[in-house]
Parts: sequence; C-alpha cells; structure tokens
Amino acid sequence: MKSDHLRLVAGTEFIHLEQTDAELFTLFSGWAFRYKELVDGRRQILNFALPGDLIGLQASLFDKALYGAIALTDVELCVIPRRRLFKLFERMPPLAFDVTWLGASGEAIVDENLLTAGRRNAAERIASLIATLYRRAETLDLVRNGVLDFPLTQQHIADALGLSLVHTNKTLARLKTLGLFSIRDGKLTLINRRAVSRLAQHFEKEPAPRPLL
Amino acid sequence: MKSDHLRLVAGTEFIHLEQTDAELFTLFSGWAFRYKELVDGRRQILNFALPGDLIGLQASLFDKALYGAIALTDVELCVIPRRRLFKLFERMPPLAFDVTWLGASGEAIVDENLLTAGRRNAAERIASLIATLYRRAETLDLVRNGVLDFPLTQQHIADALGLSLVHTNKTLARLKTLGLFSIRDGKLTLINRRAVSRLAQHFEKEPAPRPLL
DNA sequence: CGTAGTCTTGAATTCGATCAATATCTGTGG
DNA sequence: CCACAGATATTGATCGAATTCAAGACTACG
Repeated sequence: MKSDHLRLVAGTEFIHLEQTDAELFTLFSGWAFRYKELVDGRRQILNFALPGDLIGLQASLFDKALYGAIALTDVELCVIPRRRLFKLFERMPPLAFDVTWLGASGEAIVDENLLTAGRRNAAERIASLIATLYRRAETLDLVRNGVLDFPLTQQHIADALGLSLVHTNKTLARLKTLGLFSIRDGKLTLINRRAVSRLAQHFEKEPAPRPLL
Repeated sequence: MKSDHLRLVAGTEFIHLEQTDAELFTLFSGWAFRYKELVDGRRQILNFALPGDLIGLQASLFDKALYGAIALTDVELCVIPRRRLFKLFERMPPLAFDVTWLGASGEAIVDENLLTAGRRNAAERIASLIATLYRRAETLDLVRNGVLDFPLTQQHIADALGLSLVHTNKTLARLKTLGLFSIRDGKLTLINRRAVSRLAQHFEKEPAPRPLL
C-alpha cells in the first residue's frame, strides 16, 4: 500500500499548516512532532512521534491540515497517499482497522498531554514528559543500558508542556539536582525511575499489542 | 449496525475510567464530555461532545478506558458494540471510513484544546471556548435568535480550560462587562462576535461535510 | 574566530491560585 | 408556601508559581 519511502533531514517540515494535499505518514525511524501556533508565535507541540506512529491522519482526511509536523532528527517516513486512503478501507479492512487503531492511540497521547498542560505544575509536567517518552522508547527497544538518545532542546520541552523557556530550564535543573534523571549531550538517563513516576503520576501499564503498518 | 438506543439523565457517567468493556457511542441528542483526572482530584475536561459526535473510540478499541465520559444534559446515545467493531470494518468499509473520520475530527478538537490550555491566557481561553462551542452549535442548528442553550457550569469551564474556579468566574465577569457575550439562566448569547473571535484567534472556517452515523 | 543556537542565572513583575466569606439559586419535603 | 440543604456563583485579600526582562556562558560549525 505504501507508495514511497522518504528520508528527511532533521528540521524538515513535512506537513504544513493549511496544506491541502498532505499525505498520511508512518514514521519508520527517527523522531518527529506535530504542533500548532498562534499568530504572535506562541507555539504548542501537540505530541512527539516515535517509530511506528502515524502522522497526518487528520491532515489527510480533511481538506486542510490544522497543524504542522517537523522532523526532530533525520527520519524515514512511509507514505500512504491520501488518494488511496478510501481504497484502503474498501480493499484491506484489517489494515484500515489498524490505521484507526493507531489514530486512536495518537489521540490517547494528546489527551494525556492536555491533562498535563491543563492540570500539572511545572515539575509534574516535566516528569510526565520524561516518564512517557522513556517508557515509549523502552517499548521500541531504543533504550541501551538505561540511556536513550534524546533529541529535544529545552525549547521543545517548553513548547510541549506550555511553559516558558526560562522556567523550563530552572525546573529541569532542579529535578536533575534532585537526582531524578540527567540529560547531557543529547542522552537521557533515568536515574530515579520511581520518583519520576510518582511525580508524574504515571502508572506503568503493560503496552497493548500494537499494529505495524 | 447500532444495537441500541440509550436515554440517560444529566450527570450519568457512561464510560468509566479503567472500564474494560466500554462501547462505542454516537451522541444523538444532548451534550456530554470526556475527562481525565489526577489522584488528588484535579480534573481536566478533554472535550465537549455535541450531537453527531463519536465518544469512546479509544475506549472501545483498547483494553481499558483511559478517560471517563459524562452526560452534561439528558442525552440519547446510539451504541455500536465493541464486539462488532471489527466486523464493521470488514463488512461496511464506507461506514468504517466515517468512524475514522469522526475519530480524527474528535482529535482535531483535542489538539485545539491543548493549544488553548498550553498557550492562551485566561481571557483568550474563555473566548476560545465560547467561540468554538457557539460555532459548532450553530452548524447543528442549535442556535435560535442568537441564543444557545448552554449547560456548562463555571466549574466545567474551569476544568476544560485548566483554570481555577475563582479565576474563571472573575475573567468571565470581565468579558461579560466588556459586552462580549452573556450567559444567564443556562443561555448563551454572543453579543460581540467579532471581538470574541479576535480574542480567541478563532478563524471562521466553513465546516467540512460531516458523516452521519 | 565570529555568529547563531542553546543553555544558564538573577531580578522584577504579574497572572492566576488559594483562602475565606457571602450571596444566589434549585430542588425537596414538610 | 416556606424552610432547609447542597450546588452554584460572586467578591475581596493574599500568596506564589511562572513569566518576562536582561545578561552571560557555552557550543558547534562554517
């Protein structure tokens, strides 16, 4: 079904706001994120995508993309052309089911991010982000010896959590000092997993079986 | 496909957190909302559902519901049993496509709510909520003579926007005094639509054609 | 080396939270 | 019809978490 396999360098925007012909993508390798922004430049990152995640379901289903999507690292993307989307539903129901499942799975992440931005304080937000990303990366076997390649800048973290850059920096520094985790040279190490989970009220649940497109 | 037509009174919780056998619902009449909460009781409303909206796609697809759903008014719900969901994809591809479309449409709303909670100030948040709900209600022909039945309490508004109850009350009062809108006796009247849209940075876009289940 | 991006730190400010009290409304039963 | 209880709304005062402003330091890279 996939028509193409794209390679993009870090920083490439592959879905543009208002774009009318966005395709549906599956992230094959690397990290990416979706975001929205207000006219004065305030930016909100909606979610980070890791390998296996779907990006652009709304954008490919609707006439206009309501968000942008950018590659955080170099990425490989599989493309499912929007033209063939309906055909996919007609001819490959199980695959269509998986697309819907992955779409719902993406929404679950945004739901959690909304809870985070709306109701958690700065330290909880950061713990929540770290816990969730670490957990997802672990499931994908991206963690080696307790260390994870972590391509986010503090600006990304701030924009994902609805915090200012300065406050993100200070809170991050405090949590590092408390020995919860460390981020250095683009590597994340979870030092006190228990404490991070507690702060985040993040409950470890066994991952559901996940369809692969 | 629908197996049942439920009537529930206002306040009924029809999807429970952690519930393992939640069904998929379509809201036929009335208002409802989905929410999450932290252990200490902080609550975040994820989205409000109006007639035609899908509720419970994640909950019916996954093993456990990650959120709760409550009827805001008396509601009528159409039920699509989770058992038949896969069958629906196999036997009625166009309908399955619509389910996915509606699911994506729900995610678009949560995306916007995340932008609101993360990056808008109190006045902008309220304007944003008012503008969006009014616009959606209008599309459904729920607005009569510029007046809309509006069942939200200030606590609901606060929980949807990530604000405290007190600050919600004060900001609401200020916007009413400024003549942007009025909320009285459960009725919402948009008085200065232009000003509300501007505050919310809410751009009126013609609604996409919408599948009906 | 110079420039741009990222990170750090301190100080002042403010928006929104919290605390506390009162008022208004709604439905219920006597 | 009134009295009461529980929700909902309002208002004032104080507090604090996070923003904003401002400067530097560190890094990578052409």
